[in-house]
Amino acid sequence: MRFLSWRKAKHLTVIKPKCRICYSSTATFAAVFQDKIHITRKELCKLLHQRPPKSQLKQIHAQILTQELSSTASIVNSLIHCYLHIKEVTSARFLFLHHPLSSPPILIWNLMIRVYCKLQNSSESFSLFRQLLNLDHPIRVLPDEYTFTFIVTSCAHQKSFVHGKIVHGLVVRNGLESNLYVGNSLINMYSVFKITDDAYKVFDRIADRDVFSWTSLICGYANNGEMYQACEIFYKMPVRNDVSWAVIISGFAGNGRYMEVLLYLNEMLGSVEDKVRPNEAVLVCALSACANLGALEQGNWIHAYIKRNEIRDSSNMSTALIDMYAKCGRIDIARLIFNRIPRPDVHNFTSMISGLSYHGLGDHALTVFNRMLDANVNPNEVTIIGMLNACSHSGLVEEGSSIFYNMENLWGIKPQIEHYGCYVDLLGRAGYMEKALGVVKNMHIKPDIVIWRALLSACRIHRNIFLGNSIINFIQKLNSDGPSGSEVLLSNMYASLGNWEKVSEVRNAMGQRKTQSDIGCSWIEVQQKVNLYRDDGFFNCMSLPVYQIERGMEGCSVELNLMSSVSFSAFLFRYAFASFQESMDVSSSFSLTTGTSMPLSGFDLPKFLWSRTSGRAG
DNA sequence: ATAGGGTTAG
Repeated sequence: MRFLSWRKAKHLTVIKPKCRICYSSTATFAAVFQDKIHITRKELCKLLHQRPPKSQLKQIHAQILTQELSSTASIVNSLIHCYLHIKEVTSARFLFLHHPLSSPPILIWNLMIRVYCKLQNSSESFSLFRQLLNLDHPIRVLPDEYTFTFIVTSCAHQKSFVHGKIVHGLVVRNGLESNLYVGNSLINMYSVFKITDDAYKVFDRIADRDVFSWTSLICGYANNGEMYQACEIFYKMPVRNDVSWAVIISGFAGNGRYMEVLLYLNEMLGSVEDKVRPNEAVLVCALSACANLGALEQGNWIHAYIKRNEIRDSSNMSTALIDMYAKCGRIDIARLIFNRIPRPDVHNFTSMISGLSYHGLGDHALTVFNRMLDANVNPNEVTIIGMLNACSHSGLVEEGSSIFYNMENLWGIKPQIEHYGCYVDLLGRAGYMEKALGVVKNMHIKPDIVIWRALLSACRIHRNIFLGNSIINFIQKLNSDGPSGSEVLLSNMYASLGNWEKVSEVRNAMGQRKTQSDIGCSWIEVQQKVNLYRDDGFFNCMSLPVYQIERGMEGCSVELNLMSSVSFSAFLFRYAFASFQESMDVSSSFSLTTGTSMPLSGFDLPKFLWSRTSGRAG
């Protein structure tokens, strides 16, 4: 065996491995073909064990071929490992297919199944799994806990309940259900399926649960909208990490309970648990909560927190910041943030465009949209919705129409029901009633209530009582026994057309059926007081620094001094889920701690009414 | 000869 000097080798690809192949610190290992350098099998193994980068791996592979080592199982196994490490799945798959053993060991099967699982290519991992199960004596290899972990995860990705049930059966038959990893993936799978009972059953059978088991279960409850159970588990779990916090917080965000998002963020900030600091996911959720609550002050605070803690400003983060500032009325700051992004991506552009559209700045939105196209960034379906809304609110009919009619051929976006809704709204607002009706008639999807509402509201604006009436008749036929939401709409439509007899007719019918619907509410801050208005006439008022939460129905009233975030949160938790229990004496349930300030100044959280207040009528 | 490899959120 000979080695090249550094000078001689420089035309070749140079490898400086850290293993013992380096006979001197600058020793060179060069391409096999040119110089016929021979290295021993042991050395090859060591090199492979380092998971070399692509170019070097190819050289080593060539060396293996020339030395006819490609029939040595352990070498091929290592090679597959290396190719998967650099994400060259096709090469790995080739080696797997031509494996020297009639069946590769289970580890290699697992590696192959795992890579397809990671790539979200469930059909490939299923197909490999099927092949594995079909192996016969004497080459039979049995799936182990690793195999099942990946396959269960693939079922979750595929959202295939049937596969999931079959695989679960196999897991049980192999006695692996109580295995921590398999169990955790099963909990996750049922969480994705939103079958929380089954998730809990698996959770119950795991003896030594870890933070993943608990977190997966919380995730399942949150996905299924069962925030009460999610909170219960969250408080019960012995150790929480930042992911657990992220799950519960994003759970609240996903269920539209933005007040609790901020409360839990606040509690997280005060947490003494190790390494529990708000991460990007949590902060993005919190910003979105601020956006939805119109909580500019809290949003500002979070922005400052991000800067102060030098949290990497990712694309998601700047998108969330732009959205928050735009929805909280500070389109100027939103633009400032947007303009500072060196290479905005589609999400950044979209939040900027949507923001401009809420502010009625259609022509600015159009400028940003053109800038986006110039930068070769393709819009997505949300961008188009933003643009259609922008055009709609600024009367840019031609521009909007051109975007609507070209979205499919220019950017491959098939118009969805939302796009039709926006476009009909655009035409209707501008007074092109016949055109709007024509679009609805020629839709390739069945028009939904939103579309009819857009048309009706156009009828109202342009006082087209004839068309309005025919649409109302049509809706009535559509929803003879439909959900109550359309009845509310219907009565509003009659009201907007001034047909009060019909209004009372619909309202009476609703009353008899005991319609349950979300109560709308809005609030406004006047002189340090938050005033809440609810559709059902319930009026609520909070003043600072003593927060008073009134529940008109029970007549129970609670005064809260500035208490620690933890007890405040616990209070809200209990209060929220006591759900109108008559016997509950809130003020005595908690010893209120006074004087403990919020962990960080400027975070005047209880200023905002808690979103549960706008929940369902009891 | 033997180990090797994995799960959760956004």
